[in-house]
Amino acid sequence: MSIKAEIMNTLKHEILTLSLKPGTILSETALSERFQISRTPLRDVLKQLALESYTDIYPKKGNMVSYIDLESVEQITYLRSTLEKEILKDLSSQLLLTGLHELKEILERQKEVIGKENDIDSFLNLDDAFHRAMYRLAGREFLWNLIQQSNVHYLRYRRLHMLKTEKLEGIWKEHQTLLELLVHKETEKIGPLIHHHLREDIHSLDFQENFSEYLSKGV
Amino acid sequence: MSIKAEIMNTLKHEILTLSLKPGTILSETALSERFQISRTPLRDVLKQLALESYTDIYPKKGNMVSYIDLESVEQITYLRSTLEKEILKDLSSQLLLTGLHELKEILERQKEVIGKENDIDSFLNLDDAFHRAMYRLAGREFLWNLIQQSNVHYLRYRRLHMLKTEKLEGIWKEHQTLLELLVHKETEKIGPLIHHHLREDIHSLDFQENFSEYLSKGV
DNA sequence: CTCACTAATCTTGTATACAAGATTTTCTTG
DNA sequence: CAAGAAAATCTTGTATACAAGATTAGTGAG
Repeated sequence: MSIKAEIMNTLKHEILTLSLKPGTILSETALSERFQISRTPLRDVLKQLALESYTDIYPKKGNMVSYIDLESVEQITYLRSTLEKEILKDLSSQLLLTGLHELKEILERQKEVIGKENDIDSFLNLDDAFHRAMYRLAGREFLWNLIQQSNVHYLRYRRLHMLKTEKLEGIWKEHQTLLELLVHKETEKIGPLIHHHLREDIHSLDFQENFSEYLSKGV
Repeated sequence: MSIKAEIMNTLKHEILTLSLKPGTILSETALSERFQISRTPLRDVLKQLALESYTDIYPKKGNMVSYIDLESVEQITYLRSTLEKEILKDLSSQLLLTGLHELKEILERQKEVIGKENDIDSFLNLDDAFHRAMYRLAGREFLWNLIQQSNVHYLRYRRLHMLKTEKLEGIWKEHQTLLELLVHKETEKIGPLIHHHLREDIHSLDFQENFSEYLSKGV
């Protein structure tokens, strides 16, 4: 399984970082030459990529890297906002000291990479690490993993959104505020903050105009 | 694609109705004879079933119908409970008359099949129809479909749970109450009701003892 | 009888030849 | 030159032969 998993991770990474742009054709024969493997295991990989919406399969025509679907982004942020509001409420009444320390440590590392150029990957990874840690500390890592399976569109949207407007500092500060609210158990302020943190700017027309080449035309 | 989709629906139905019991071996060659098709397209189907946790693939050993994982059931009910609480809050401020009529109609049909023997399938389908309609009316059908992709364990748990204890009447009444709270916009009472509706009895040891043969032993 | 080893027979995993639809190119015809 | 038809060449879809690991049956030695 290792070789197929490796190919899949490679392709996922290239799609998520937009190194493979939406609309790019992924030919089975081309990929089989690139990875020096036959078409059969490659088809397994492409099938799974399609199931997770990384690609679309057009029968007898080809496999194409999917365009970013803003409807999916909106739905996922609604889901996460609702869920994380509840998770933080749970955490505020049961968060252990070790957990708090872990979250603080992630925030420290995240602050360090804000200044550096070309390190947006590290920042985004630490952003995920922060949210994931919240899920795990609340006993909800299962749900984090579930969401990841439908996260292609959101992850690409987030990357483009951050490239455009340099708001890394603001995001970091919101994480910081979130932790403070958690410590002081001011649960009533957490909901609105999470909502702003995840769903702000979702309907920005500015974004749609700037990156229309990457976007799904559907609706 | 039609033929493969048909095979997949058949197998999914047999697994969900427990006609294919957890632990049953699904051999590629046996299935290829049954459906009169070669192994290649059948592998596609089995791959997708495994991805949705209907089966587990043990490399070089075989495909096996998955055991019911109660951890998954607990996580999914937490997700649904949280999400539907929010969705009903949204609905209470924007529900149209046509939508209300639709929900009432589903409830009427559901009441009709309560008495009849051997019609638990119809009852469960209408149960899904009711909840799904809520998602759709709130513009969240996308999330309903997302949850369905990870719903095998919950759906089988629900079926067994209802076979054991005849609580169809109670479930129907909760739906009825939900509608009334919605109409009268008593949003503060909806949360606890949804929680009870979806998550009651989740940790019942009675269930685990009665159906241990169907359950995953993990943890 | 029991245990260990071997061989046969399962299983899925991979490579490849061929089928069939979609596209593009080329050539013929006006 | 233009337009349309035909053919070559793409694409994925399917069937099948073979590879390789896992299990099981059987056989022989003690």
